Amino acid sequence: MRYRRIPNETIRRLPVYLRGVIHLSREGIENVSSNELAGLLGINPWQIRKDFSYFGDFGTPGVGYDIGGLIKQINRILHLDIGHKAALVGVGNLGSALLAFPGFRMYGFEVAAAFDVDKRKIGRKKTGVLIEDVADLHHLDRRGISLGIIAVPASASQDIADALVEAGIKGILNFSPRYITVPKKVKVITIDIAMDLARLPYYVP
Amino acid sequence: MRYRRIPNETIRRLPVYLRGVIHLSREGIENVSSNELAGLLGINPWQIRKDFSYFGDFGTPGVGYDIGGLIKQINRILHLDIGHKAALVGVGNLGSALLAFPGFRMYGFEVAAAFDVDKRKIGRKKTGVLIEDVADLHHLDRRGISLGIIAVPASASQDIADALVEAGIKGILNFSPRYITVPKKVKVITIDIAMDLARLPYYVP
DNA sequence: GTTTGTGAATAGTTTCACAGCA
DNA sequence: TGCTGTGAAACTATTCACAAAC
Repeated sequence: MRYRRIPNETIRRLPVYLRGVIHLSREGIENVSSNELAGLLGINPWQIRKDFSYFGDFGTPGVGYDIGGLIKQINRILHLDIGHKAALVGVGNLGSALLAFPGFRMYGFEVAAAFDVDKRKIGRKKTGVLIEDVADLHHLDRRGISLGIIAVPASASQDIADALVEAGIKGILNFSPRYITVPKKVKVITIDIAMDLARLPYYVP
Repeated sequence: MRYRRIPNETIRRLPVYLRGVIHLSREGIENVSSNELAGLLGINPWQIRKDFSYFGDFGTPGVGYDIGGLIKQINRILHLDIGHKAALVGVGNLGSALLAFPGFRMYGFEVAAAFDVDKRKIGRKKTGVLIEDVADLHHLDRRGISLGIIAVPASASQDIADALVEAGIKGILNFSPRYITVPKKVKVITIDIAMDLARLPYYVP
């Protein structure tokens, strides 16, 4: 199944696989079968094999997948093999938690800048990152920052998105509960925490 | 299209619709067409009409959808018309942010209890909620709590999930970056913040 | 014997086009 | 005329079964 379009859903699962094999790698394991990985991640083994098959020969029949190779390959596919710098906008409760969040490093991310409107916060440091005035949010591309993280109230999110795009950002992780409009070249992924909780009661009658 | 199975994807979009119409309702608007709602939410108008059509006659041809009715109907479908109490486990950076998070209320949720292992935190209050010892996490059902929110390190998440199930919880919102195993009757929704960021670079070459 | 890789079958979802109602 | 509701078509994704590789 070489040379075929890669399903969006496969891309969505790649970070899950990456997380799983990094975990195994840290435990000193060097090889894993689709069955073992399936048990670890809660995904069907044939789904895993199908997903991996889109990218060429990952595994060895009768043996399984080489974990080191898997980590390298998935990192390359997702463009995580080069480090990415992100700018956080909004250092409230959620923003502060994101600054301290250890999980970004696993995928090679660094929150390299933080912005807020609150004059009392500006100039101070939080988790080693200087908080800058949101009015000075310009030319992030010149600072090597290509991603933006929005953690401001919904009413301000579109303005912040505009500023981030203007500053040369390529992708946005949006935590505000509002749809934001950006040019087509910019990719937005929205995480609305309350919304995910909201569909839980539907499944638990 | 009455009496048909409701697609999972439709359920996933219902909270988005709810958020949108609540927003319109607060602005005093009483009626909306699928086209207007589409523009507000970044979803195709025919997708919206199709989704609503699964639940019976929501709208009026030539006029649009009644916003008050929409709010009531979606709340009923998602079982949000009765309030839900949730227990938060793990009052670290992320957990603290979730305790202060204003977005839960929109969908009728209340974080009614919080648990941690840290003796220094136990007994203190945070955002009005008393922090209890995680060793005392029992019989949450007797306290009217039906949902659990896991915000602990990955290494502890399975134990916490087991304890929550044992305590009678029906659904879990899992913020830890690890797959957790629960009985089939319990629904788990996992939000892995870093994982969502991890697929952003793929789309922005 | 074990496990991958993949075409084919099945299932699920989105898009379209337009009949029918206000 | 404007907008909903929906069957049918198109598209996308998952599951299966098994040949080929180790």
